[in-house]
Order: sequence, then structure tokens, then C-alpha cells
Amino acid sequence: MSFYSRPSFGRECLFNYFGGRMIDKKAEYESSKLYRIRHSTAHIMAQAVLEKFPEGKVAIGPAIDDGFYYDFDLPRALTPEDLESIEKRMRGIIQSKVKFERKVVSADEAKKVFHDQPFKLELIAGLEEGKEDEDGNPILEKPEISLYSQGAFTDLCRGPHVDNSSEINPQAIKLLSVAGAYWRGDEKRPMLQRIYGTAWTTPDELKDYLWRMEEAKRRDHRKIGHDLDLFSIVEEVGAGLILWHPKGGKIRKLIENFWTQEHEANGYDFVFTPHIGKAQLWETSGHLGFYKENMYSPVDIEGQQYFLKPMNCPFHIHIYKSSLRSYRELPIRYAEEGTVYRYERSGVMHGLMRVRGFTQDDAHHFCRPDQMPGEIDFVLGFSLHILRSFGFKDIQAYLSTKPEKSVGNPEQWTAAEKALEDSLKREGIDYQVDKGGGAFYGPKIDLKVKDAIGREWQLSTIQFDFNLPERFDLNYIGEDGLPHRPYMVHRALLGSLERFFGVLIEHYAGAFPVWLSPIQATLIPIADRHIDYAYKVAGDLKKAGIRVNVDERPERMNAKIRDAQNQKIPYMLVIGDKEMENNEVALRLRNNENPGPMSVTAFIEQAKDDIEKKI
RNA sequence: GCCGACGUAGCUCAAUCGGCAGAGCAACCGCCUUGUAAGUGGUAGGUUAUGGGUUCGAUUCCCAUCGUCGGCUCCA
Repeated sequence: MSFYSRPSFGRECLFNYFGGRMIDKKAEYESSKLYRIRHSTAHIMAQAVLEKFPEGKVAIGPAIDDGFYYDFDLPRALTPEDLESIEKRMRGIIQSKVKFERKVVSADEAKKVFHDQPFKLELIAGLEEGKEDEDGNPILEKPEISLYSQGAFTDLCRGPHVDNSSEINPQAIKLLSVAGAYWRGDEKRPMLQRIYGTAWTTPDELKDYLWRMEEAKRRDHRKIGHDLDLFSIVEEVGAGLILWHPKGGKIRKLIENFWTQEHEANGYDFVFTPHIGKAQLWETSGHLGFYKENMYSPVDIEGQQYFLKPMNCPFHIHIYKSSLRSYRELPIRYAEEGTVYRYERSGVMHGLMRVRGFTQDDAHHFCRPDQMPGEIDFVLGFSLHILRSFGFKDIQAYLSTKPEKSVGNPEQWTAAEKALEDSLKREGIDYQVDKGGGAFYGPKIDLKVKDAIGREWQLSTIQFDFNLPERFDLNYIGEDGLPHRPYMVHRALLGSLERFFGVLIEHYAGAFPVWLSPIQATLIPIADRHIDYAYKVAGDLKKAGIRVNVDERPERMNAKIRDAQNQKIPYMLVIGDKEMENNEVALRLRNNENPGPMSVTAFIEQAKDDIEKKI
């Protein structure tokens, strides 16, 4: 999560340092056969759409990760039935083994070919000026204009494509959805209809992809959050505002407890700050200048304007400023789970992932220049430790460096970037460099984790700030008795607790590790005569610190097991006559394993061990 | 905010052409006393998101608002 500005992910400069080698992932994909298949399938789709709507206008249709899309301006809205018929026609075109032929033309010729295609004419004009490619991205050299034709359909395109549609497997393509999209991504320009599709080399790969989509749906934190009674968002309260239910609240508390304990053990001081602050504060910080569109309207308190906080930093800075600081005090690490409010447009909220009020696990480090590299080393290592504790083992780092427009002096930037990169190397984790992708106020490292089905989620961010120390005139008194400017670093490890919870839910599909499970064990008495014994066992487990409940409903054991399975409770302990007699419990696990009868003490040992190991 | 789809009981979903709003699960009250993924009978549950309009009559058709979903845009 970026504190101030864009997450900065320039598609031009995405390089991967891996085992000392620099890999350009984007170029690798674009030169692949799969890329050509997808791009060509997009053209075939455009052909099928134009056959159905001869008066339709075509915009652009690139290959993307996992598939392709094409944008159209059509006389009416597309229906799911349209997609079926278009897909069917596409298979027909593919099976007719059409050739893809490339032809280089002059701008004038191209204009003739596309005389009734206004979007293409606009693209040609752009190419002619040599400013933008067909995706609207700036390019350096004036390109040649090329056309690709397959049968009766011709498109303006840089390529490359397959040579013949027989290279596309008609059973390995599928149209997925239709959605609105602005021409050139500009909301002031016409809204087009975008058809998304996917294409693979074999039907098995397609099946696999569709299975991954299904799996993602099954893990959707909004559905699981409801099924497991973790949280809700209700219309009466407001969009993008989270209600944490007792079980979700329990998990949050467990996360926070762990977080607090680790921070306490690692030199952080805890601070608490209010939810609103005066307009002048946000003027000084600059937020009213460059962040205003994300802030809510002010509230009037006795004639003074106050704003809901979109960030915690100005408050932490004032705690720093509350007394004169000596170089001996540094580094200072202030941490707070600070709830912030940011305006989100109505169409963009998404469960826990994108909300209007959220709690950052925020901290600010203030340190001397000589401490700075060590401070970065520490915070990077600490981040990785925290993320790994929650079961995220696959972590990727992204280093963003100085953009063209920036504040602070170049030496600061160089030193900070070097410290970040050195730390990454020392940690030995893979990282990519987004050159020029940093915020104007400082370079940063973002950490992304891979979840159980391979999706990447950005959680941590570690950002230098050369801006706020200036604006708030932060100082410490050095050994020389003179005031010096400290380095300031923002960092959030989990990002926002809401979003982190959402990622956790999807990563584990609701089957949280035992240490995070709101209910760790449920006791299942088979008949009423076993209830007293169940409570006795429950007492023993509670004494051992295990969260336990007794399912004494007058239901069949089978029903209780089913419910416990659906609630993803880690340990089911069945209790009948045999167990009662031998002071045992019969253990069943949520993965359907059935270890069977064991003594209560043996179970407690196993459970404590699982909790300790965070599995 | 924009494009499209959608909003019926706590949940999942029905309701023909505009003609008495229904089922399963959950809840509640019973019966059954159970050995590894749903035992059984009954009861209750609704201003069909909200507000207007058309109509003899609206869950159904029209408009607006709120919200949800898929995207765009924005961004954490």
C-alpha cells in the first residue's frame, strides 16, 4: 500500500533480477507462442463480432495475462447469448484455417482501409505522428504501419500473430464476459463494450484455467465471510464500511495481539491518535493540496474545519515534535493500528479489499543518516518475519526508484535507494526494479505475497519520505549541538487489517491455521449422557488455552460433524461411551483425517504443538 | 462516477401473458438418544430494496434513489 500516491508499476521498466540475471517478464510473454495465439484469437473474435454487427466499430484488442479482450462500439448491448453465438462463429473461422497475412502500408493507405472506422483512424493519426502505439502507449521511434488480415477481416496491428488459425485450438478458447470500458481508458471519452476471452494451447490448459477461476470464486472472502459469520457490510450502515462479527473480531484480535507482541519485542513504541484533525494540519502536511480528492468533506467544530484522517503520519510527526529530540534517542519507531478514511467512488468498493474506512498497521521510523541502512535492514527483515508467520512463504519484492519529479536532494535519494537495494540483496529475496516508479517524496519497497492458488497480493510497503520532515521542520540535535534533519520512513506490514483479513480468508479458503481459528476445537457428545463429560473435557482444554465449544444440540453426531466441517473447525472431538470410560476423546480433523481415540492430555499436547508452530 | 446485469423470508432460489407470493435450509416448539458430512413432526417467518408513476389490478411495465455483482476509471 502506498501512503500517498500511485502504486507505480510502469509497464516499461519491469525487470526481474533473478539469480543475478535480469529478466524482462513482459518481453518474454510477448515473444511467446501463447501471446500470438491470444492476440490472433482476439482478431478472430473481432471478425465474428463484425459479421454479426456489420455497422459495429472496432477499437483495440490486445492479449493480456491469461487471455485477451477486444473493445467495440455496437448498436446495442451484448447479451450472454451473443457471446455464445460469437464463440461458435469463432470456432468456425478457426477451423476454416485462415492465413494471417501482414502488410506494411503508408498512413494514407491505412486511412483508406479504415475510412469508416473512427477509432482506427485516430490510432493511425497517432502512429503517423509517431507518438503512440496502437495501445495508446508512447513510443520512441516512428513505427511502420502494418495491417494483419485473416480472410475478409483486416486489422491495424503491430503483431505478431500466428501464421494460420490452425495453430489455435478451437477447443481451448472461451469467451468470458462483457463489460464497459472507456475508449483509451479515458472517462471523458465514449464507453465501449469490451469482450473478455481466454485462450490456451490445449483444452486441458483451458480446463485448468477455468478450474482456477472456479477455485477463486470458491475462496471469495465475501462468500466465506458470510458463511463463517466473520463480517458483514450492510446498506443501512454504508457501502465500504465493515462490521466485524464476533468470529472475525476474534481473528482480528489474534492478529493484533501477535502484531503488538512482535512490535513490542522489536523496539517499537505504541501511539494512539485521533480520527480527525484541523484543516491547518492537513495544509501543512500537503494532503489538502495533493490528496484532497480522497478526503471527505470537513466537519465544522466551533467555526473550525476538521477533516477525517486519510493517513496517520501528521499525528505521529507531532508526537515526534512534542519535544526536542537528541541524536541519542534515535531511532524512534512509532507504531499504531490507525483507522483512516478515504473516499472511494461508488463503483469501486470490493468486500474487504477496497473499502472507505480501514485500519493500517502503520509505523513511522525517524533515524539519523548513519542509522538509516541498519534501520532498513531491520524493517525489511521484520516485515518478512511477520508475513511468514501468517503462512505466506512466497514473497516477491518490488523496488521503486526516483521519478522525474521529486523532492529532496539527489544524495538522499541515492543513499536511500542503495540502502533499500542492499537490504534486499542481503535478505536474498527475488526483487524487481521499477525504475522511476517511486513516489515524488521517496523510494520504496513493496512486498507482495503469493497465495495458495498463485495470486499475488501487495501487503507491505516501506517508504522513505523526504517531504514531510521538511514540511514539518523535523529536527534532532546532533553530537555537534546543531539541529539536523532526520530520515523518516513510513511502513505498513499487513497493509490494512481489513484487506489483510480478506487475503487471509482467500489464502486459507476459511480454514485458518489453528492459532488463528476463532474456535479451535468443538466437542461432539454423541448422546445427552455424554454432555457432562464433554464439559469436563472442555474445562481441561480451556485451562490449556484452547478455544473450545461444546455442541450440545439435540442433533445426530453426523449433523454436528457436518456443521463443524462447514465451519472449518480444526479439531472435532467426538465423545461417546468408550471415550467417557477411558478419559479419551476421538479426534477428527477438518481435512477428513480421523486419528481416532486418544487421551485428553495427548490431544492437548498435539493441539498446543500445532498452535505453537502456527500450522 | 461510467457501461451492463441484478435486488422476492435470516440464507439459497421459485412464481406462465400484469391476476390470491411459494419451496428447501436456518430459527422456534416437540419426538428420537444417536459412533464420523444433513434423524423426524409441527409452528412461525413478506409493505417483493426504497420512493414515485401507468393500470380495475404491479414481484412483473416505466422513472428516480440506494445497494450488490462483472468491468472501466481511480487507487491502498
